[in-house]
Amino acid sequence: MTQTDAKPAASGRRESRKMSRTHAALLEALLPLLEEKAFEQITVREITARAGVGYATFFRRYPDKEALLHDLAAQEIQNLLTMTLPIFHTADTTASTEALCAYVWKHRKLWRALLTGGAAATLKEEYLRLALLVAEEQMDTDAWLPVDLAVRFCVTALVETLSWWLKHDAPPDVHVMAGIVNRLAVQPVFLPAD
Amino acid sequence: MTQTDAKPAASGRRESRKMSRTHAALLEALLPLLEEKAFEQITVREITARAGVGYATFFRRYPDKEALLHDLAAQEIQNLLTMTLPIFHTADTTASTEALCAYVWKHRKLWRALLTGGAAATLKEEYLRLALLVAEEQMDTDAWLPVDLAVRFCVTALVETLSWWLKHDAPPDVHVMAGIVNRLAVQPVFLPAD
Amino acid sequence: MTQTDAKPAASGRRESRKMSRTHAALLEALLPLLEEKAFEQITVREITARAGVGYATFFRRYPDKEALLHDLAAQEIQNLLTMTLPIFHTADTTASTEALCAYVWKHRKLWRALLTGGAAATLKEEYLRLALLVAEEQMDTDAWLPVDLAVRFCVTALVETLSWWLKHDAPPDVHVMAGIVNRLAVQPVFLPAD
Amino acid sequence: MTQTDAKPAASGRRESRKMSRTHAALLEALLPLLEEKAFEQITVREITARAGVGYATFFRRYPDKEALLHDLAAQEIQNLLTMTLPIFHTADTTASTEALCAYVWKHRKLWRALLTGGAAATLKEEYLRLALLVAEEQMDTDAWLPVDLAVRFCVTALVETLSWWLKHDAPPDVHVMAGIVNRLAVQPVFLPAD
DNA sequence: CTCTAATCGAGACGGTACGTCGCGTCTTACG
DNA sequence: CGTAAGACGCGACGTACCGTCTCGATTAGAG
Repeated sequence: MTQTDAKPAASGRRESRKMSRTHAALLEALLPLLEEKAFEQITVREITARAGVGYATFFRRYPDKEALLHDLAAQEIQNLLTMTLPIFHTADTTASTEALCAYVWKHRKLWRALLTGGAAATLKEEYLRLALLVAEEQMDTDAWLPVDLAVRFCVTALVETLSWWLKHDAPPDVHVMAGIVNRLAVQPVFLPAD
Repeated sequence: MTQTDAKPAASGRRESRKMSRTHAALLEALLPLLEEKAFEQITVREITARAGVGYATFFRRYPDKEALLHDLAAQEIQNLLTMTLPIFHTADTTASTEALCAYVWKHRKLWRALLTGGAAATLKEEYLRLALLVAEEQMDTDAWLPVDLAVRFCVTALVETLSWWLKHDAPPDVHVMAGIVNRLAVQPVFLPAD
Repeated sequence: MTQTDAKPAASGRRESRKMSRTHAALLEALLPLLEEKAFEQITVREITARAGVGYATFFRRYPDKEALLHDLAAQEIQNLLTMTLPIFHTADTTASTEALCAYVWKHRKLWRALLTGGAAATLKEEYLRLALLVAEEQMDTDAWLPVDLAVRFCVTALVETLSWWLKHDAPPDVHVMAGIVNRLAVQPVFLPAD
Repeated sequence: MTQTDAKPAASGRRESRKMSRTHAALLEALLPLLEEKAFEQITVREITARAGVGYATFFRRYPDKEALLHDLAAQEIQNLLTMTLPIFHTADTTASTEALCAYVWKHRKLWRALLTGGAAATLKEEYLRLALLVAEEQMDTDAWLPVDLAVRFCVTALVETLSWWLKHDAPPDVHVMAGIVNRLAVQPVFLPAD
């Protein structure tokens, strides 16, 4: 899942203790920065400085600034996705939606950073990628709504709704929000054809 | 609407012929570039070269690359918005949605560039800004769905749906698409409270 | 002498009243600026703004910023040179030197600007040019000291000494200074060969 | 003396091999350019191109084009000054002056560039700075000639005379030139008060 | 006293160099 | 001998100024 597993494996080397420390430090350094400013405004130097890591070291772990964000996004999305999936397997979408909202609310500091800091695009992209993988085999392809558009709509609506929620000064509580999410992002794709 | 009307008026000077030529050239130079690559990859030098305009001249007109895009977006959005507005004033949303889709389809080359080239975010932002202005005075604030979220949802869903459409290899025809847009982006906000 | 006489004559037109006003305004605008900062730091826009003259108008009179300075220098040098020349025609160099110093002291505000503001190089160059013209026909070419070097030395020493004088916080009076100038800049070239 | 010693010492880091190579390359690239054109006409890009060094790297080392010239001047002046100083410590100024001229003649290619390329002003300034430091403690302050003016005169006359020499098509030989320098630049300041 | 043409102010423009910034590579010193 | 520190090449940015240009508004001189 994470870059960590892939890269050093290719170079034929297990992740040493020092390496994983660096790895973790970089991921953890990114989050507080995302709360301060947009991802594009963050420089690699800032990340490495805050992580207490050499500048060049960054590029030994990740080819890019984007790769780090992608790595961060992938981790968190995986968690969220396991909350989202049951929505489509149960008749009662309400319960699932509520679980999803509760989870996001619980980690709202993290998700606020991810959804409101310029990381949103990357995160949504990762979400989409994974959601499409699951959806392709599980959904009806003859419906009035093409599968890929359905997924794209759900994800977009979900991300938008949640980011509105987390940005809001006086956010509605989890239950109310789950109702809204259900009506806006989930129900529309389940409407009958006519 | 455009920078042309606003800026020189403020400085108390009419836009000369030369100025508006430059102005138009910059706007028109951006479009073909947006079809080739993402907005962030486009350099100011490319824009000015293609516009047949001096590099420094760009910054006399716009403080930023972003400002040019914003200007371009503002123009086109205004046109689209006049198509979108009637949706909310008529009982028959279908007809309005169809008109909207027809319009986009007619200018699909332009809109493809705007919606799929990295300009999408700016364009959506401008759309939102204008839509919020109109919505605040016209919509019911006591509904189950807060006005700003409703607008944000509609705009997002609309942009996402349309960009899917224009990206698609074998796009559905206008009528079908209008139906989808109606169900996904318009109807959900009009659902009764319970 | 001045650009004024030359340029418009070439275009076959007398200098109109308006033109000479502009001309004078530019020259007079340069001086206070030279007191504030080095000539290279002064922009054409500053000069024209202070002269109350259009930017482009500057280039209708002078091809260059340098040409204006050259013009200013030429005027003032001509005056100074008529004071300097007698030095070499009389046995008593002291009296002439004293007259020279007195003249400079009288216009010290002007000369301070010319000699300490970055205009010094141009002014010296102009001085040299004119001095060489006079010297070539009047001096002995068989002396131990080549004529052009002699002139160059005199001018340089004179300019340097005077500029030291005018920069100085507690400048010596005219009489003392004339003595110094005489010893440093004048006498050395009149030393016998052995 | 050079930037090399000062800057990195301040940041607590020795100058690496790469750094000093860059440093030397820049200094050596400037010289041939100074022979071709005036310093002001030389662009930083030309310097870096000829030095085989990245454009931005220049500014990592020097804040300015001027700073590089200053650095170059400081190095060479130090050498020359050690030749010039003995003049004032010996009764026989002739011998010292001759040594000075011989030294300059030996490195005439370098000095021609420094004295005739627009670098002269900077070089003279550096010369003055160092000469004043030495002079203040060694010369008689009660003389008819203020110390600072004496130094300024000597340096100016020396620079002017030497630059005339090196520019000259058929330059006098070292011995003759030393005589001239002695009479023009050195003896005048040693004249008795009356 | 009016009409016409030169000249002016204003300032946009193409161009060139500047100095800054950030990325991703590459070297070097140190543990 | 491998890892952290950071210098470097690259290239885009936005700024400043130059000298040219276009364009009304002004004004001077001929009729």
